[in-house]
Amino acid sequence: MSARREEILDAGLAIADEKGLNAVSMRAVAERVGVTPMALYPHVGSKAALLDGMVGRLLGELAPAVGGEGLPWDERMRHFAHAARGLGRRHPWAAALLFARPSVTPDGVRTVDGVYTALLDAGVPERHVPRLERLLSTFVIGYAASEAGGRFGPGDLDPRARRGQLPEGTLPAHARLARHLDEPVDWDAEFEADLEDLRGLVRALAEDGRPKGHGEADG
Amino acid sequence: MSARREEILDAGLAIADEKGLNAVSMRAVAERVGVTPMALYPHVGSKAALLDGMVGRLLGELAPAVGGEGLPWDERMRHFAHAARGLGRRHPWAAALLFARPSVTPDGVRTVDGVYTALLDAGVPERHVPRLERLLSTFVIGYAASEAGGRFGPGDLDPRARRGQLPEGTLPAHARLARHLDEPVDWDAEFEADLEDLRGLVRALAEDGRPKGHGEADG
DNA sequence: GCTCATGTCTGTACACTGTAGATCTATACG
DNA sequence: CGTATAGATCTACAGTGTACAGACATGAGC
Repeated sequence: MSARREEILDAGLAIADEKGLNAVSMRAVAERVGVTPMALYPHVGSKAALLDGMVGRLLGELAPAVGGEGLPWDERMRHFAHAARGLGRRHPWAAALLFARPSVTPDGVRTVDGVYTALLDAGVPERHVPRLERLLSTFVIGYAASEAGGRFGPGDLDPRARRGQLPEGTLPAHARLARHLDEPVDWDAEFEADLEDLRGLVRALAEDGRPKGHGEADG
Repeated sequence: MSARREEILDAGLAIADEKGLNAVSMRAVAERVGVTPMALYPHVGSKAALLDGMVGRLLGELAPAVGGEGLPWDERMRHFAHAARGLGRRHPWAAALLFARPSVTPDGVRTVDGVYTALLDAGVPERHVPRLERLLSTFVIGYAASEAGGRFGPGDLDPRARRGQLPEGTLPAHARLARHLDEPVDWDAEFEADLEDLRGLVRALAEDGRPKGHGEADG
């Protein structure tokens, strides 16, 4: 609506990208817009609403990714997943916020509709579709949040030292997997492999829907 | 180590459970311990470190859940998942924090070791085990975070109103699924169904490892 | 006994935070 | 002209994390 509001959201996004989410204060945003802090309130309501608005903007970027009418369902799903992860990488502060509110904005529901469509095209029974969409986006957002937040990061200890904290023999599986655990992880490849596994999960659910033989999709 | 430190973590946990994570300020914790805020610093280092310590405590609760030597691998996995979700319900503030740091504490690695063991017992090839553990816990933590944070909550609009925001026909999949979308969701059942699907995912990966026929596990 | 180091705690202070409330200003409409 | 309205402002409050300097008790070595 108001141009001022858009300007404020822009400023908030810019600050978050440059200096992190903690640097997004009403004062900092106001200064960037060239205005006093209290002048923001008629436009965004509160700080929480400002953050919501910023997330809404990002979801807008995501919506086009699930389009692509011509592509098969699994390609569309992949595009969506990669778009979401890329978004988390470009805006590391955003991933955490996505868990905090339902994606209720127009852009959010549009994106969800794209995922629903992909799953329906895959042949997933209708009653499983909303659940499966939540499963998939929970994982994708979680992956992005883990990368952005540091859960997938190295931590303060390398893997060997981590195991050393506990007495010998308490971590049998770690010992058996040591070879794989000491290798650095290729997170792009891991994400791709995860998506492949999830594709299998979707396929299995689709098969369940048509008990015998191959039915064709729509009419 | 120090008893004071434990006392401080207890106070932080108590405040977080009673009044939310935002109520956990150095001043509030200090008051509860009966001390001035600055007295906390020699024990916990900083506020961030205090929160880390609190999360570490919770992971301790989680470790026993993946034990149970006699149970089959999928039962152990279910126990772990339910324990994690339960933890997120009892301490809604914690879920968000879990994405922020690698689970590097002794309790954390012990829990992970339990999951590794379950996956190995399932017959998952060794090189897939660490990745699969991350996939599963990303989903489980994400589910807990979504419940706790409000992503799965109703939001400000009911489903029908949400669809009404956009012009007719822009949400074809929503229209087709309207019947299922308007029903309230049973989150316990949803979680259970998700776990069942993920069990299938693990099984598929295990089958991949033994190309033909059934090999028996190990000796 | 003494001194000295160490670890814990206190009080004060600084630079921030979100936002309530009252007030000013510029524009638009009659 | 007067007046309504929306936007911006200034001031103020109660809260935040924590840097810094100093106080106190404890125990070790002489």
